[in-house]
Amino acid sequence: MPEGHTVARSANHFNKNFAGQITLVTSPQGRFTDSALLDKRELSEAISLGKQLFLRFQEDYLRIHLGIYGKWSHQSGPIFSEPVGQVRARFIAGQQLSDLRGPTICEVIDQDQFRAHLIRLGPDPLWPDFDGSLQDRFVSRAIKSSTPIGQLLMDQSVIAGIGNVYRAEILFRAGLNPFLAGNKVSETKLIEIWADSVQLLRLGVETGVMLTRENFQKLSVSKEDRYQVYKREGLECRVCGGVVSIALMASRKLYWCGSCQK
DNA sequence: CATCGATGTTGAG
DNA sequence: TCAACCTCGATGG
Repeated sequence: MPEGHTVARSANHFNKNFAGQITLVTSPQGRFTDSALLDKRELSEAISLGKQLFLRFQEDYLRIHLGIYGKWSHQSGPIFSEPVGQVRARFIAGQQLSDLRGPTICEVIDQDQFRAHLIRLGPDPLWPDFDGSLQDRFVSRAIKSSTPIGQLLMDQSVIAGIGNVYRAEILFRAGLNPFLAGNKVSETKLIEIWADSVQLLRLGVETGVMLTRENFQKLSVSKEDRYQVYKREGLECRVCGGVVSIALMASRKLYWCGSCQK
C-alpha cells in the first residue's frame, strides 16, 4: 500500500540487489502468465515513476503497480522461508529473493509502451529537476484547472506519487483548503506545494516512514501521533485545537482542519 | 471466527 | 459516480 516513496525504495532495492544479474522469474500463484518471458534473463535496472515500478529486462519492461493491496517481501538467503499469501511473482538472484503479492498490475511491456507510460504520467517529485522543468509542469497544469486542489494532488498525470496520506498532510502544511480550485491557488503556493512534496517524499525514501509533522521527529512514529490530519477526524487539530474534518472527495477520504485551512 | 477497511486505478454507465 | 479488482492485517464478537 504505497505512495511514491515506497515505490522508490523498491526501485532502490532492485537496483542494489538485482541489477546486472541473471534473475529467476516465476509465478508460484500462476496468475502472472508471462513470467517465462523474463525468466533467467538479466534484470538491467529498476525505474520508479510515481506509484509505478518498471523492472527492465534488456529491451523488455515489467510494469508493476501495487494498487491498494499489493505488497513486496524481500529475503536474503541462503535459506529462504516460505512467506504467507499468494505469490504473484517471485524474483531470485544470488542470495536475494523478492515476492510480489496482490498487485493491480504486473505485465510485460515493450519499449514503446514504456515510453507511453512516461508521457502519460505527471512529474515525479523524486526525480532530479535540475532546470526546474518538472516543477513547471506541475504548476502550469494545476494553475489552469478548475478542479479542487485536493483532487489535483491525487491526479497522477498532474503530480505522480502523491496518495491519500501525503495529499492530506501537504495541504495541511500549506494551510490550503482542499476544495479551492487549482486556478484560485497562487503560483507561489503551488511552488511551495511542489517543494514540500519533494522534501516529504525524499524524507520518506530515506526513512521508510511518512514523516509530515513539524520537526520530523521519529518520536511521532506511533500511529496515534504520526500525522497532522490524516485519519484524525473528530480529534483536535494539533495546531489550533479545532476539530479535524472528514469528507469524501472523488470517493476518497479527505481530512483537513477547517480553521487552519481556510 | 467473520467482517472490515486500506497509502489505488480502471472502466462501465 | 461507483462497482470491481484483489489481498491480508486489524478489529470485534
